[in-house]
Amino acid sequence: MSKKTKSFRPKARRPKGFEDRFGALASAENALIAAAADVYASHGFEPLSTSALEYADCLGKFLPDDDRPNEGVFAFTDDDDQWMALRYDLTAPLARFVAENYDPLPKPLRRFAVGPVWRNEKPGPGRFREFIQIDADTIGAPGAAADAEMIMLAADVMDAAGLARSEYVIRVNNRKLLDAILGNIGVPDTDEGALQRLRTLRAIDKLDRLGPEAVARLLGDGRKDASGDFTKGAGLSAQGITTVLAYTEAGADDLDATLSALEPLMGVSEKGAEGLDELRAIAALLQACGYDDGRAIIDPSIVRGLGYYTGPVFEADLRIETVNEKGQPTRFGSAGGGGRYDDLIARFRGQPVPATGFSFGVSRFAAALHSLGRLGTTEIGPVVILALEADQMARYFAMATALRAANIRAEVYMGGSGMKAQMKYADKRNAPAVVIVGEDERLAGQVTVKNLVLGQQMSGDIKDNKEWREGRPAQTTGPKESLIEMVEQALN
RNA sequence: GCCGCCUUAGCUCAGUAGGUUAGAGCGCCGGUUUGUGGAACCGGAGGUCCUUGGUUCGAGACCAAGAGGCGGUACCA
Repeated sequence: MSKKTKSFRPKARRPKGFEDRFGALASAENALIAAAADVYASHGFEPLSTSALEYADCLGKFLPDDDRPNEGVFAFTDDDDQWMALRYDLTAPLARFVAENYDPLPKPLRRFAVGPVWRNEKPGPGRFREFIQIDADTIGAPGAAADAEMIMLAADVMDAAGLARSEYVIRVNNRKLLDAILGNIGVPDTDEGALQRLRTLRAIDKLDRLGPEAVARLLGDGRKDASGDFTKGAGLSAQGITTVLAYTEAGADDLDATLSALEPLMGVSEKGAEGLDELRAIAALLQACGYDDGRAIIDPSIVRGLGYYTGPVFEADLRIETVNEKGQPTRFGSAGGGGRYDDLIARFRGQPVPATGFSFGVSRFAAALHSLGRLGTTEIGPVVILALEADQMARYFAMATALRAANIRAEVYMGGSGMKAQMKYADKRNAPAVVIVGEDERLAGQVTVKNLVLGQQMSGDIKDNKEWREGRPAQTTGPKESLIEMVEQALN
């Protein structure tokens, strides 16, 4: 015979940064999505689904911070040599959709979208290369009311996700304030100035992680981190650094107090006054609707790293510390963020279209909740109907159908193994009960229901092996007509 | 990308000063129990010690390079 050739066997491995979510985690994620979608739909937002792939120029061209164009996206060319890219968020496809279908769409357009997005970046805790976002955006609404609504929606979603009001906060700021301050301290309105502004944003974004001293270096000449790597700074003057840091520290828990603290920092800047007016309008609405109870605060240290925001920006943060499996504190980053981006659609249409939105990182949020132990790690499985006689499958199926009709999750064992293995299977599935109908029960017109939860409790007291096997604890036998009552009793 | 740490069974790890047939716990499979999961006892399977090259009579252990993982940092739409 021919030589035995070793068949190629690939190693089963999951790509880095891509997560498998099974059972309880997947259910929890679905529940989060459903809760958020429900909030958005109840506010009148319409669902929009778009494709995972977009032409790369539709995604990439409107990235203002293009000191690194196209890096971070998964892209390839199709048969027509067109560059395709997996979407990295849901906002860029929305801009494309709106620009493509502008005329017939209602304005303002209120839409929400859910789906996976992909980023080719180094993964970490709560950072994935594929993750699910759920977004709500209002397109064509210039006023601060639309921004205020986004903030309240974000809070509503956090509520719907089951968080207590003390456990999260929506931080609000306005890009125009920092622009005003940078103008006041002499950052010019040139390309070089734009780079300084971008570096300043990124530096402030690191405040919570690195602290004011490191951020001061990043605002100045630059910073060398513990590993010896050097990051070039924004090149602000010493006076400028002091001013910027003072600005980031002007936040207080009370909306009005923060606003009054910010006022003197704006000087005579027109842009600063504009930004403050917008924040005042937002604050007034938040107060009127009762969201000023600590759920929403103005925090000047929130800037969002993204360059395209033009006005109000917001971020949803967990206030509870998360830990990993080893009990070490873990930083998950924000659960969501958003803001006003009046120039994004202008890339396609040539004229500005006011827009504001909020994006909720479902996967990261689910991971954080999981690490908090908030997601059920043990999901209750279905009632398992043992398949003891191969020629009685129709009978087992009928019992399963009857249980389902009574709103009880049920399945028939589909494997080919014996009773012991079937019991182990039910145990591994975390089944609350099994239904046992073998030849004995069938001939007697009876069914046996075993309560696995109770059985496990009782097993703690059973020492004797005989008693263990023959006692048949936690199970009852009765007429087959009372199957449903017997199962229901076992479930309670 | 840069820096550091790590890589031995499915998982968590031990492996003494380089010295025969590489170990433990948990898990998995089987038996005690051909109709009973979870306790207990008994037994079993499972390893190219990440890869390649080098040093050595001899390498899981020492050296070098590479790959992969983790962490920090950068970037992050």
